[in-house]
Amino acid sequence: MPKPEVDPTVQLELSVDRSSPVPLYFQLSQQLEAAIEHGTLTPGSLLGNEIELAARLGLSRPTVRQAIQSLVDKGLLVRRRGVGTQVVHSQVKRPLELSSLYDDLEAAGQRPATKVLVNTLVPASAEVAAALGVAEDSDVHRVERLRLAHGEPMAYLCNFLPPGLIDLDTGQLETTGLYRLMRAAGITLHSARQSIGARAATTVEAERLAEETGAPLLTMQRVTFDDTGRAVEYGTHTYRPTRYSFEFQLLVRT
Amino acid sequence: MPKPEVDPTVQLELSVDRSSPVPLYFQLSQQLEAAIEHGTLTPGSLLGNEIELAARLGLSRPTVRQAIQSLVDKGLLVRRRGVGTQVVHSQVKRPLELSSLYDDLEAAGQRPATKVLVNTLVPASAEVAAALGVAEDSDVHRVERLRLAHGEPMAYLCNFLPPGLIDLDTGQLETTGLYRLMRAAGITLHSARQSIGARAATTVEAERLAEETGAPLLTMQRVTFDDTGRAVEYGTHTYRPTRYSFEFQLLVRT
DNA sequence: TCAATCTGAATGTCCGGACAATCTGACTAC
DNA sequence: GTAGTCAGATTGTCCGGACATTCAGATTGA
Repeated sequence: MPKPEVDPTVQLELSVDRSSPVPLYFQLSQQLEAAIEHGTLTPGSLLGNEIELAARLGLSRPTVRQAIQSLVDKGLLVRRRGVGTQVVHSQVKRPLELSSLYDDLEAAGQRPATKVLVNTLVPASAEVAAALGVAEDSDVHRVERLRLAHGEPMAYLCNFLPPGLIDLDTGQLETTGLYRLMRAAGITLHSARQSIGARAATTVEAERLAEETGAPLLTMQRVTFDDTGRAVEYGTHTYRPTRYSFEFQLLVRT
Repeated sequence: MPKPEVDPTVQLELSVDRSSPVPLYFQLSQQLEAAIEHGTLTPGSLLGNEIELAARLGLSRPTVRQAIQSLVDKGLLVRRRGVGTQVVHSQVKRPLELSSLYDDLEAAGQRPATKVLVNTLVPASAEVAAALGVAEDSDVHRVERLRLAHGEPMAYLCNFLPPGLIDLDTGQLETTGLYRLMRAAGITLHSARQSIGARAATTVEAERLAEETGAPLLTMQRVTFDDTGRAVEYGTHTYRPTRYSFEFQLLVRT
């Protein structure tokens, strides 16, 4: 049996700027996160007890606790009563944010391209009306886009938005993601309900994505809500599974 | 334009039991959550200010804040400085937990059944060794299961576990989920890295799931870590997309 | 030698207060 | 009537302290 790794407490250079408008707990948590990211705080190492840490920084214990807690919530740290706080070993990257395909592709270094197929107002079908919480047959935006990477079609995106929220400019839609446009329009995205499945491609779908009829497709439906609870977007997407899969990290709810 | 809904502050009957070992903030947050679930606190209604609430309950403001904060983290409440705290409109259910298929099915009222096909020790392949962080060709548990609902095959689950963590009893595997067994064995699940995709069924896969060769399958791979960062499970699952899809709610990271 | 017990250390919970930042709505001035 | 200003309300941040709970390791006893 391997000896139980007793990692040492790490002495870290930390400091806070009291004249800054940035909250003290936030300054501290960012420095700690950077140290973890950077490898200064190695996985398994203890953080040193809160009281001593507070004294060293000239902060109160609640403030230090708030900083630590935010990192615990992110899954970067683990607290053990009677033991201490230590850095988690595993390679936690990001606990699944409400991301856009465009941003994901851009972050992955693939230069994404978008072709807007449709950008118009249509009467809401029963399905769309139910998802967005608007009256049936009332006007909604309908946007159909083809997302390409390296010139190859990767996904077909069909989105519906309630009217009056945002001006949908076709030019802008081709150069950035829908979520970025919505945020820029002052909409605070809050939560989303997603459903991921698979099915065989119809002839029309196959043609759009340069696949064959009957080929497996990855499908995703999503309703997004802002912080007042309004549904602000409903989307039906199909992806080519050979080109795309959903990857994410998730934490256990405590 | 509909008038901007100004929802009233709700007067709620709340109480805490100081003799209980349950933390006060937790008692409060549970009562609030129940009231939201139950509909006593309607979406959009204000919660009443923290100071008055604290006074009414005989608690301090930090304790009340801690209770409220936990519900904000769950996405049930939204705070606005200068305004107050109000209940989110949207139907937030659960922010995607690390769930097991077995529990999901049971919660959905489908009486799940499991058929254990394989339960043995095998030398780790390169892929498995990398995922679990063990030496190649070292012994690992291999469990293959068929998950049925209403007598119909729904998913084929292949899992690998490092040795020494848990006794895998075939009988137990048939009556409950793997995650429940692991938790019962004292393993604290912490996070997981998942990948969801789709592909066409091979002949062998098709036969197992009563599908046809080439039929679309939903696939999921997952590595689960405990709170020390050890990989405790690696799984490769295939689902029948006509019978199963991944549904979850997610919150924007703040 | 092994098991039960004790002790120190660390986090968990809770209190009461203080001041700052921000939003809403009403008031005022033009 | 409209725009700017001001005051009140409410959450955000921070402090310092107190005691409870839990864990790991050392001590003690059989």
